[in-house]
Amino acid sequence: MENHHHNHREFSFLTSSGDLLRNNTDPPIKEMNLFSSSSPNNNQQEDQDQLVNTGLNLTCASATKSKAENPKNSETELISTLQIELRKVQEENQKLRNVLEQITISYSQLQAQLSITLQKQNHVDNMEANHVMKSSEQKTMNDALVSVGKQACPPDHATKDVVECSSSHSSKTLEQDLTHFRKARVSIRARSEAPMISDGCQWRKYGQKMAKGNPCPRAYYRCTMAVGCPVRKQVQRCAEDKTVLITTYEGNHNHPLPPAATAIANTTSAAAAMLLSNSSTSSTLSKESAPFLSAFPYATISTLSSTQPFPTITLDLTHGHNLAIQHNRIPFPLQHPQQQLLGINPFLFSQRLPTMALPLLQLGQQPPSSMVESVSAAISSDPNFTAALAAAISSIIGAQRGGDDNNNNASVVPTGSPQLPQSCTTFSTN
DNA sequence: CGGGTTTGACCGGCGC
DNA sequence: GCGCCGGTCAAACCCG
Repeated sequence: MENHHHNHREFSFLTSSGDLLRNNTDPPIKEMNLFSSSSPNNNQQEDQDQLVNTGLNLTCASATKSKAENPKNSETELISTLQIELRKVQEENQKLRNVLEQITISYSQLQAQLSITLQKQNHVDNMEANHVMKSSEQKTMNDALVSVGKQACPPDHATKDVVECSSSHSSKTLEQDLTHFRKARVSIRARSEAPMISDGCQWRKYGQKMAKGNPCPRAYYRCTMAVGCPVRKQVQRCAEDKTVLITTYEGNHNHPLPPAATAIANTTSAAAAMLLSNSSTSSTLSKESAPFLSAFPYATISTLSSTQPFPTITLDLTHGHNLAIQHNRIPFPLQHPQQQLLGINPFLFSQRLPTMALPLLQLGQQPPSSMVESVSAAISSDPNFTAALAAAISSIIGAQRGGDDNNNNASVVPTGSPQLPQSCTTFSTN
């Protein structure tokens, strides 16, 4: 509408601090037509301010200066200057993305350590009150714990803590905890016609079995994004409803993840950690004992049983369509003002634009990233829902922009690509 | 030819 | 000890 020479459309979301974050991956020429002849000057200046205001005090001083001091400069020169500035901002953004990715990974690892530490503390309290272990038993059990810890945990994390504190609690219980931590599972139920939901990771199938009580085979996958990554997943259709795909994740990644996969990885590790930290003190989990579950109304938990030997948290997303309707009911406090304004569930956007919303979720507050991943699975599993979401976004774009063209459908929804910038909040349509 | 999938064999835990 | 079952291995196979 503003410029008939390009059909590239975009809109942006404000961060919680009101700063405008921009896409740093699109070619600069696609970012915005700053100097359209049809745009009033005041709008031009506003656009410039938005373009470079990343919240990092990065300004576009040279461009503004050149425009003020050399009003006769051609548009080409000015655009070229702005592009240079924009590239600087993009480089800065890229650096921040890298830092954020490392922080995210570290967060997951720390959460795992925290879970074990909390369990240790519980055992310490119990042991101090009830039991004093004989020194000979301690020696034997310490040796066992070292062995168990080496198997169950990364050598640079949990094992050290286990060894240091093992003299003060029951090795058998702790061994069980460690094993359960490694074996804790996050199961996702979602409707999908596809054989496997897309979660951003690379998987290699290593087996398939017929499971008892289910006519559908169970497929086994392992992560192949890094050598020795312990993460596995099982994919199986529900026996009662074959439109429901059950994906069960186990383990924590030992390598950096693309942004598109970060939500899943954080969810599995965080959910497992929270699940186990609760299961250490209660045999039966509930949404009262696991507060993070209350944030996701469809999450259910199954604990130790004969059919499921490991603690498993199940996120039932077969009611996924309701999420689009109940977006204001999800009791998660961090909903972006602009998204509230637009009536958009941030979790929905975190699926197709994971790099956009995840920073808000991960860095803003205690991250119930299970919801991010859960909704991600729901959306990715349901093409109809994706199409509906695409239509909603398209209508929003049309309303915001005055509807310069109406030929957008599901294709307007960008896929959760690793190329999307971590701090970007820009939609682009072609 | 390299990487992924298929599929039967194998292993270990568990209940009887 | 035996059988069942879930999970994994690895050779054969497939495919681009």
